[in-house]
Parts: sequence; structure tokens; C-alpha cells
Amino acid sequence: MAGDTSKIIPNIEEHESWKTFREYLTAQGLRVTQQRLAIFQAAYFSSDHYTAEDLLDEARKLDESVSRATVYRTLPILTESGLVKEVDIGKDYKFYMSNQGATTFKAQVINVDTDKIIEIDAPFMEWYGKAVAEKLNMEVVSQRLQIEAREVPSSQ
Amino acid sequence: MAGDTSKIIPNIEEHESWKTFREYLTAQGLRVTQQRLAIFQAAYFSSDHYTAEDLLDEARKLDESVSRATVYRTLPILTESGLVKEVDIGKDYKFYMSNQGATTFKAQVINVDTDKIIEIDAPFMEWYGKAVAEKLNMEVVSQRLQIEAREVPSSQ
DNA sequence: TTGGTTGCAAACAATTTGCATCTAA
DNA sequence: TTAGATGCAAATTGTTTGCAACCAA
Repeated sequence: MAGDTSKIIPNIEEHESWKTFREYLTAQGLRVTQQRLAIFQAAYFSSDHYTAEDLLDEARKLDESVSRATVYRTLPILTESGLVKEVDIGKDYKFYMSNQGATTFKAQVINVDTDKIIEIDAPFMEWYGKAVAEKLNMEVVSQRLQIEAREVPSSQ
Repeated sequence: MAGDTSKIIPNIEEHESWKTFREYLTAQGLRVTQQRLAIFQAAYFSSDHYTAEDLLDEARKLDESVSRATVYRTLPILTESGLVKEVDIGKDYKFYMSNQGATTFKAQVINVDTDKIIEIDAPFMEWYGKAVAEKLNMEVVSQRLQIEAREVPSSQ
């Protein structure tokens, strides 16, 4: 096996998310490969937002055989499984983040000076989207609220 | 895409927006060129969302010398002047729309099946973004609320 | 006159894809 | 065994840029 996968989080392979991921692959008729496992681990056990390129770097620390193409081919699997969330803030590349314990609707506050993304709860937004869609006789597939802001040069 | 705009609006060159655009160019030390005027007209007197490529097609109906490069170089001028608004819905190309009479905050409802974009008023969003940003000691630069939805297969 | 603008084509950058090889099942 | 998965490199696609010709002021 290329790359020990249990260095960062103790007993990481016993974490239930592993089971979820393996079962998802199997259920979809997809194979459980070393590369997919490495990419999953790097993607899911991350606490921040990352790009495909960031993910490639991290996954390679776990299995150096991982290629850029496989990262791009695996990301849709991760997002469709619900384990990872795609975050598009209007740049020419996408961000992703682990979807660990996601429940309530989140808005993103983007610091325009640093590009840092802060996720904040915005539970009532969910209701708002539904209400608007209903008026148009539509059903919500997804929604996002993004606020670009900059730090106030804290006076006094 | 909106058709030939000079047929819809009478005396189009007397519309005050022309003055605004020319004054904006001059104020910025930019030249008033035929190409910029054609792109402005195609961009501003359109009632729908359009891509850079759509805009190129429309602008060429007014001045066939307009090139793709000039469209891309003019779009930032139009958005910075406030005459045109950029709408990014997470696709790999951007949409734009005329900012005629825009006052209140708008949300976009995107029909995921047809890619049609519907703009709806969401005035309270403005307040919400400000409140959130304030809590983080930040000031809002811009915000967007997007709802992806699909038509309900109208029963009965 | 002359420095900003233009069209063209080449360059870019993120992402996708064709293909020969590899491997999970 | 064998169909699905991989790495590599080339292709794609929306957008940007270098440059010589052009033209608004």
C-alpha cells in the first residue's frame, strides 16, 4: 500500500466517513482505489477551503502517485456523495471544503483583500429561497449567499 | 439575446445614458471611440443577461470592426461605471446585464434546466449583509444571493 | 503630433479528455 | 480475466496580452 493514511488523525480508517465513502463508491459501481482514498482523506479531513491544486498537493503527501487528472475526476464523486462541498466565489477556479457536520445553511463572507472565506450560519436564508422559488412555482436545488467585504481600518 | 437595439429605442443617442458614458470616459482620461460606443449601446440597451460572446455579436451589428479583445477590454469600463452589472453564477464564463434603473438589491433565480436567470428584488438582503459584515468588523463591498431551482412539473 | 486604442494571434490558466497502461474485483 | 481507473500530455475554453498599425484629441 502506498502511503500510510493514519498519520494525521488517530485511527482515521475507523472514522465512519471512510465507510460512507467506500459504500458510496461500491453503490455507484465504482472501484475503491488507493488514489481515490488518498484524495478523499485529504479532502474530508481538512478544516479549510482549498482549491483542486491544494488538494493535489495534500493527496500526494498520502499517495505520491496521485495525478492532477485523478483529482479532477474524483472531485465530482466527492461532491455528489455529499462528503465535500463546492464553493464558487466567482474566481476562475473553484474552492472546495469538507462537508463534515454540515446542517444549517451557510453564507460565505469573502475578504476581498485576502481572499479568505468565512462561513457563517444563515438559517433563515433557506426559508427565503424556498419562499421565492415557490412563488415562481419552482423548487430549490441549491442556494448561496456571498458577501464580499473588507476589514474596516479599525478606528479608535 | 436582445435584437438590434437601435430599432427599439427612438433617438437612442439622445438618451441620457450616452452622456453619462461619454462623461465617464472623459473623466477617466479614456478616449471616446466608435468601438466603445457600439459596445456600450449593445450592452446597455439590452433587456436580458448576456455573455461576452453575445455582446460581441450585438456590438458587431452596430460596428462590424469591433473585436473580441475590445469587448473584453471594455467590459471592466462598463461595470466600473455602474452602467452594466456582472453576474457570476458559477459557470466557467460570466454573464452581464444592463444596470438601467437598478436601485434595490436583486437576487438571481437560476433555472437549472434552461439556464435562464430571473432577477428578483430582495431589498432586505442589503441590510442582512451589512449586519453580518458589521459583526465581523468589515464593510460590504458587494453581495449576491443566488437560488438554483427547477420548475415544478405543475400537477393538476 | 502622439499616446491611448485597436485587431490579430499567440499566450494563459483551470479544467477536461484521448489513449496506452495498469489494477481492482 | 477484464472493464474500469490511472498518469501523461495534448486539447479545450473563456479570457488576457504583446505588438504593430491606427486614430482621437
